[in-house]
Amino acid sequence: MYHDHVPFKAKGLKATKQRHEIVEIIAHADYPLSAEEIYLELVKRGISLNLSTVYRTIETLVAKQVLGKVNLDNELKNRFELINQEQHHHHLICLSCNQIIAIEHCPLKSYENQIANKHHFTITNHKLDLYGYCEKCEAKV
Amino acid sequence: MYHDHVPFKAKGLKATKQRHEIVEIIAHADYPLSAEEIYLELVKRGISLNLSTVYRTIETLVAKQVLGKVNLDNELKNRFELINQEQHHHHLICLSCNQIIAIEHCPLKSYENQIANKHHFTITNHKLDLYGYCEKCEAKV
DNA sequence: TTGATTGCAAACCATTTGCAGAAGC
DNA sequence: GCTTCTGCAAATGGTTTGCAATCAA
Repeated sequence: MYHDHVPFKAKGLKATKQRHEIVEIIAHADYPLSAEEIYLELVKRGISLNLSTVYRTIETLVAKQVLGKVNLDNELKNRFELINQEQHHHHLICLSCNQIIAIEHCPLKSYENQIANKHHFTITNHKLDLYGYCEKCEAKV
Repeated sequence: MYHDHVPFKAKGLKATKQRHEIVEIIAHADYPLSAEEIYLELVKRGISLNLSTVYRTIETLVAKQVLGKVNLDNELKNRFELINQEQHHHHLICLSCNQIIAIEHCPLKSYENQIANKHHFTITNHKLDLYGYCEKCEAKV
């Protein structure tokens, strides 16, 4: 019935209609979404569910490492994207049109180790976001 | 009377007592502060001013590039730090005790160029935050 | 059947705003 | 004196929570 983006049961979660729908939306977006955006998209599709369910689902799925939080500047705060099989990546953000592009290659492995040693930290993850202007917006200025 | 952290007049701003005090607090903190923390520190020092003044001052100073906004993943509120003469840096955050350490060295110059070329972007800045556990917190687990 | 999940409404918290008075230049 | 800035109190917007009903297993 639903494309199986997330093995809910294997994660100890009940497979509810709401969870499937929410994951469905996030899985098909080509950039990270906010709770509000997810909710509005659900409404647009005629699916009735509560905003707090969206928040609770997001929270649960972040805890289960199904979703990752993306916290950008501008109005682009608190957005979420599927982690699933895709690898770790970074974001390139246009400060004019706010488009968000995922960048696959990460150059920070050895830097992480270096910092970990120097500061006696166990580093579990990092966030790198690059800000600037895309070709189109740059041309407009 | 006040150590001159910021040339208010040169920025087209009135040099008020409140602004001096707020900048004073931020300048002497060794990690980025939230509006609430700035306010509480002012109260502790016996300086009376309003929370909304803190917010308005921060907003003004961010617009004037005097302060930089730091938006971390593990909390909802915003934090701020002086930009002035210090160089670009990154943050190392302990997810257990929430301490924030500034890291001076930035390894991303050539990576930035590489991404700029590949995606036809003009990159103006970037944010890198490393998350993990400090020695003490790691030991507790 | 039973515990997890949801809907709803109310609560919460960080931040913003309107307005009148105070202060800088 | 004129304009900016501040204090106060109220409003806002995003997110969280308590509780009773509903649903998946």
